[in-house]
Amino acid sequence: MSLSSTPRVRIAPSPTGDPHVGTAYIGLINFLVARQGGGKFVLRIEDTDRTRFVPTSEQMIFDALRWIGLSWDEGPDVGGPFGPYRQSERTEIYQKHAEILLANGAAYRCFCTPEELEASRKQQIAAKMAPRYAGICRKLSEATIESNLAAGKPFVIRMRVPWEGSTTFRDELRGDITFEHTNVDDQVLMKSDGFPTYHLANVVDDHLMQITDVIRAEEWISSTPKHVLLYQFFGWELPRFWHMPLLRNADKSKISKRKNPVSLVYYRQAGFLPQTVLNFLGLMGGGMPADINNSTEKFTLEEMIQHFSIKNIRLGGPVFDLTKLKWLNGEYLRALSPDDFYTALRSTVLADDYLKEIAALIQTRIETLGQFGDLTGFFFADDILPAPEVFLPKKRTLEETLAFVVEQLTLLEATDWTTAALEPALKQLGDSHGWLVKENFMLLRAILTGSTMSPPLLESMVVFGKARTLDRLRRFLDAQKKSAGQKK
RNA sequence: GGCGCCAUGGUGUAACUGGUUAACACGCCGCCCUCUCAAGGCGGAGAGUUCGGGUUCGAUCCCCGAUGGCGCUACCA
Repeated sequence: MSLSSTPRVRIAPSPTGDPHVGTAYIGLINFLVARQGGGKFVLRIEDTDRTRFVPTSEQMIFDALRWIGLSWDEGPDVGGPFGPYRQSERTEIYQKHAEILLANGAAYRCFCTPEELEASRKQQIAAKMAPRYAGICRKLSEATIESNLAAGKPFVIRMRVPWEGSTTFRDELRGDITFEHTNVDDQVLMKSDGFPTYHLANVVDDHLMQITDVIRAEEWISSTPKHVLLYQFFGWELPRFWHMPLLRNADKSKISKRKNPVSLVYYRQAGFLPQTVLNFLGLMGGGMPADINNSTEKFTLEEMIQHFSIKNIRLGGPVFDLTKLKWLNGEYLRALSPDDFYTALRSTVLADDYLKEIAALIQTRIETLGQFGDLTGFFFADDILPAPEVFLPKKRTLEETLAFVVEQLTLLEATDWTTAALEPALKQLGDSHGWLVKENFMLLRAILTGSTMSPPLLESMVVFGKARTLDRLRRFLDAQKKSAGQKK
């Protein structure tokens, strides 16, 4: 493999939930680099964490990336010469490579239990030391290892980071970055369940898949020395590293679902056009030349391929500003022909499937068809903000109510979006907090629909969708926070 | 706490790899258009480039330090 050859780049999302805007952002940059260099864009699914695995997630990721217009040359669903592209199907490969490391002493088996590790970590923190693996299993005798193995003791495989020295690597956007080895932990490479961690899988796959440029988010900088060390252990050539700035919430923290809609499903369902999202992402961090960026700020994927330059990326973390996103979307919407605009409506917020599901909810509650809008308005609205008279239960204070909404939100985020899952979860939450089912459900109803009368709550939530429902709750809380701030 | 990264109006970006009254867009304010609201047009407020040193004839741009923000610090990615 030669790094001067045409680029092979990849994105490697984890199927742990909804497709993330951050994935789309990094995907876009990788896509552009691949297209510009006449190279290949690879999609690899990093499903090595079975505790966070969400079965429906992978398909949602495919759909979302295709929706915004990014397509990949190689991936689990389209195949390619370096498959499989799903890490869970490559476990023997990682196993084999872990053994190579074991054999040449670059890695070792660690029999420490999670409890022991936790205790050691606490101790180190108390002693104001940087928490890192204490190294107990670093030099177990061959005999001890054999007997532990024979006894069937579970173990992980850790990389042996040299005690001394440092590792320097080049970040193509920042220059050389150095980490002292005293600050690099003996990272776990293989978990006790036989799956690799990101660090091992990522390095092995990037090498085997002949990735030339690793373009990923900035949060990976601190673990890059581990990756570089692994490449050296294997005697492999390093790819180039490009660390992109992290998308931010309005308060500049790393973008998160708690503070911002982060699911591409949300953006689709809320009625953003794919070209808007793509264009907006292209604005993040710059990269487009001044004459284009400065004059219109509006450009297509094709124009990005034409003019974008990854070397011009700004390193400050850009705030993902919904206000500007909406403006941009408005621009695209207005530019549509009346026919296309109508088609856009009919394929999203007025889609047949959606209308059908809604119709089913109100048929028993309707007297004339003309009342349809009265009964279902909240399904088609974006800004629903009930007044306290509507959402506040009679015997509750504003404070305890809002605190309970936070609990509801946290619960809902973690609950499967079916009535069968939602009902017991919500009821249990209410029970444990001393909230009557009536109060509990009415509160949610008010926030979701803006009214105390509505089609059945749970069914409505399911039809409205998880992403949009959660967004409505978050916006409600934000609005309440703001109005509380104004009163002070 | 330790380590690392970053730093231009409220937000996103621009300013030929040192020379500009620091530009554009979003947002905000006002005016025009108009049956309303948008859209559209016109205009305005808002940063002397986080701060302090240095290099230079000259720093947004180069160097050092401080401060601040962010990230990482898992058998998560």
